[in-house]
Amino acid sequence: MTSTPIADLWPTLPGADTRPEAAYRLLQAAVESFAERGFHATTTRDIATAAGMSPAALYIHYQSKAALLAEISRAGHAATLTLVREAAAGEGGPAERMRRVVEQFTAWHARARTVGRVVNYELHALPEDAYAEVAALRLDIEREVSALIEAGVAAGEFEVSEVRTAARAVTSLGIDVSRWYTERSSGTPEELGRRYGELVLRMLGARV
Amino acid sequence: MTSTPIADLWPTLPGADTRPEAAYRLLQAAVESFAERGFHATTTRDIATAAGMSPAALYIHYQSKAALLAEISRAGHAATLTLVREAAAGEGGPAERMRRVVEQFTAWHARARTVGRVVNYELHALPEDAYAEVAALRLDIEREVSALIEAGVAAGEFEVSEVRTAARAVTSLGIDVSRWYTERSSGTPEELGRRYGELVLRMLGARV
DNA sequence: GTGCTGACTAAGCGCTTGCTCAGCATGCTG
DNA sequence: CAGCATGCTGAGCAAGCGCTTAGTCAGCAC
Repeated sequence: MTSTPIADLWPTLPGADTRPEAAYRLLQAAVESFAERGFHATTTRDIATAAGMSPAALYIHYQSKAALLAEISRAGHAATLTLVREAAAGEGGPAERMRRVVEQFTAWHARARTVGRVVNYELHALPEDAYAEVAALRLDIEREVSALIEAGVAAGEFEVSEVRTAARAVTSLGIDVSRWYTERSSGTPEELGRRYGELVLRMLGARV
Repeated sequence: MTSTPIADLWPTLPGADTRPEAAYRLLQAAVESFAERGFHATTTRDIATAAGMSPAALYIHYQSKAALLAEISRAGHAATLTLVREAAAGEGGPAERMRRVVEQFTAWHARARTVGRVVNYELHALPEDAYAEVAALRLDIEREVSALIEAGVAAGEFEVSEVRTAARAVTSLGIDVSRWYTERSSGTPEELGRRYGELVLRMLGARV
């Protein structure tokens, strides 16, 4: 089973098609390294070597090690928000749409777990301005889920005592997948998505 | 709202009563620093300064920076396992006991979120031998939850299609609390525990 | 008092870090 | 062909890292 997380990520980067291939290789190496060892334990030599270059080459394509992280984080969050928005905006009632959101959100965090780890667990290493951008995107994702739960409650499809906590639980379940999921985990990302979709609907008291 | 997470942790350390107070201050400072900045971004000077000592003093009480992390992780995991075991072993049927486990597990991860962050998100920085110990404890925790779900299914109190995935979801929800919970979060740790207990019982299809 | 111990510090060692820069090969342009 | 921009490297700098060392000092036994 091969996973190609950054291939999905790359097109969302500004000027993706005009960038030299080396910049992509560096990004890929950075994602892998940051995910495995964490931002601070990763050296610029690690990244450059993994991309088949000398450390100096990194600074031709990116301003700094932190800029690389910022780019990964921005693109990863943007991709996730798009995924959630599209799944939530499709046809069907709130329950059906929520199922789709959880399936996609969960599967993405399993499939793109390397990107997911960087996106979710290296926030503290971001420069301040990049953090602000990314925090806004995270809030948007949570709001999208909250809105969907509220719609479900209004339509009488969900029964929830506290929307905020429920929304936290839903996103939390998906995010944490990127922490524990490995290639050796039983079930494909899509299977896990379906199971989690089922669990979440029950959690929300869906009458379906 | 003040939280004293390490105070709970300290007694579980070997030779806790004979250890000098300085060792406790260093541990406390290390937990705070590791939780806030991560293991690799924390310097021995950070820890020592926060404990009101010079960097060299650290090495009188602990063999290395990594040894400090190992002690925190070991003690934190041991405390969590004890908490789960006691909650699961109490009186009542599987559903009642599961509610108690989730309430306690969740509340602990909210209350002791600094310790929780180190315990759950700094595993990769552990020396190999400490990692092996800690991994065994994590497996025990997961097994405890799985066994409780199986008991519930056998007793006809739960309805679950896949025990492993359900157990993952239950522990996952609790663990992730230490990532997002802050002092500013709405609701006390105990309130959150109660809400999560409710959500999990529904997720497991509890007929109560 | 004397001798000893254990907690601690100031200074700093050896090494690694993020990052820079002069220079080189390549290929495009006039 | 020259001239020049582009992508990259080898060498290396300043800063900061984990950890060690030599030595200080309060407290206790005798």
